Amino acid sequence: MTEYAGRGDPRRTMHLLWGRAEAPARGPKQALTVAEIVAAAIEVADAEGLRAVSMRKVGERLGKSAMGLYTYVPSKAELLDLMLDTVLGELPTEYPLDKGWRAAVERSARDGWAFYERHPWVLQVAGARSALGPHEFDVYETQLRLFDGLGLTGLEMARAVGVLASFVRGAAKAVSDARTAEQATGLSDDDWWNARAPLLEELQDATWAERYPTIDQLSAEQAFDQLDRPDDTTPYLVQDALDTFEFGLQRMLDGLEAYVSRGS
Amino acid sequence: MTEYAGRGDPRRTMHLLWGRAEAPARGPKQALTVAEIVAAAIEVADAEGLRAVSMRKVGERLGKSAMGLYTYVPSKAELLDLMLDTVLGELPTEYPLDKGWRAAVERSARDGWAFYERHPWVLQVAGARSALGPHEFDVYETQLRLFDGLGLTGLEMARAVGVLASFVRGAAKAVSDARTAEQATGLSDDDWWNARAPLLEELQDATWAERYPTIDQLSAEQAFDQLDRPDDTTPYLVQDALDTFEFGLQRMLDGLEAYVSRGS
DNA sequence: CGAGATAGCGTACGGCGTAAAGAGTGACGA
DNA sequence: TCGTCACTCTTTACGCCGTACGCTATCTCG
Repeated sequence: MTEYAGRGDPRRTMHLLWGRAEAPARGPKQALTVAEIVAAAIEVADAEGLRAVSMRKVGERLGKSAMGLYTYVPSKAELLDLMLDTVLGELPTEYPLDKGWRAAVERSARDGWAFYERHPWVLQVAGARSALGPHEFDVYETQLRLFDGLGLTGLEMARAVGVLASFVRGAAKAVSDARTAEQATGLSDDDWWNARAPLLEELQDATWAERYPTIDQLSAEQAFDQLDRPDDTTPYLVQDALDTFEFGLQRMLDGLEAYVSRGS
Repeated sequence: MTEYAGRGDPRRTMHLLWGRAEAPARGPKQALTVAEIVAAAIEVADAEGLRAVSMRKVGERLGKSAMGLYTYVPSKAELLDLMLDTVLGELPTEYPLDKGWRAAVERSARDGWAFYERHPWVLQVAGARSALGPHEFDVYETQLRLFDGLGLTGLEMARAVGVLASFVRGAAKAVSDARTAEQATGLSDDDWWNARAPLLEELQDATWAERYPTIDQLSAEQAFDQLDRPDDTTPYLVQDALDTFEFGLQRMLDGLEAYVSRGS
């Protein structure tokens, strides 16, 4: 399920995000830092998924109890905000525009894609109501800049960025779901399909071809078996989602290019 | 977090999905039907989100205990599969093609959009490894048919459908997140923003305009305040995501149209 | 050298999915 | 007609989760 963040005191969260938090003057030494906690949480999320990120588990990784973390972080929601902004810092903030904006945008979309591959749990954190951390602004700034100077209005630039983000996120989610399914269920795509294919055939009575003529025809043409899997280890569904991303990215860029040149 | 389904016995699940399950010969009368349970679960999900769908809650709604449901449904994962295929049955299976494929595809994308608005919890169920229920095939068949006879190969048809599904899902998720945020946090977009805007201004020191020149400029141009909100009750972020969907859909259709006419 | 602030822990509460065991129900074979 | 036994449904229990609360140990400042 999707996690929502930002329920705590906005000021405190903001100070944590922008590194403005100051250490208390009195009391025992702090054994941890917020950065360490965030790093540990990210490690858990990368390795075992967002589900596995529990206060008990993150604490354990740092030799502390669950409640010990609450000294540094107001709640799990804030920890999520911090995790998100931290990993966003991995994304490039510069793209060469000498080969044209389309090449740069394509590059940035692919980087976004790779980012989601590294940190698929990000796709499970709600996108709206962002935490407004520094790296998030970096990313937005970088993407907006790709569409600067093309004759688009500010709003159009924002739309273009939003649309691409939406598409990359949607496509990455498809791959992430496919990849995680193998891991979560312990069943490969092939095994999963082999368990169901015979059951589907059982159902294919007289009404089948009538109800699903196009699927039936494509299936007869073996359209669904023509996937080019250069790397045999890539699961079927993952490769499929990957190809869909590639195809869709080009169509989306074609559409944006037409829109841009129409304006000029 | 995302839910995964299909972990149980495939045969049993398949029979449940396709209505092939038969009542037992002996024992007490069954007080419920699978359909009733699924309907109750969908009601809960629509009203309170996927999080609220617990076996205890669904059981309670039917005057039964949580464990009572296990007579009808092998596990919660299967219940999710059934919920999903059931609501997919709401989608139209016919689109008039007399105004061209583009109009029909646009129509179908909008119907998908409206579907996610009605049942936002669907966006939290993993898309890969579908349950292979009858209505899912209906939907796929219907969408494939929109691209039939345009000179595309079977694989290209599947790609086109996949890309659109990915985009609609991604965009719908953005709106759903925005909408749910209000409800989950009890804070309107305006209140949320008003709590953070002054904090952001505090941070805007000398380095701000240097680090975020494009954002700074667009913000100065009031590019982010030009949202056309005909219905004042629509929250800011929702309207923004909605406009992004509209813009992106047209760009995506432009791209697909160019691809289709290129082939012919 | 206190006083007082802070760090970090143990315990507890109400939620979750579901395994296991047992009580009640109703159709069939003898 | 009456067990027998498949079946329904409940109760209890287990180990997870986030976090409120209260406690002690530790440190700095006056």
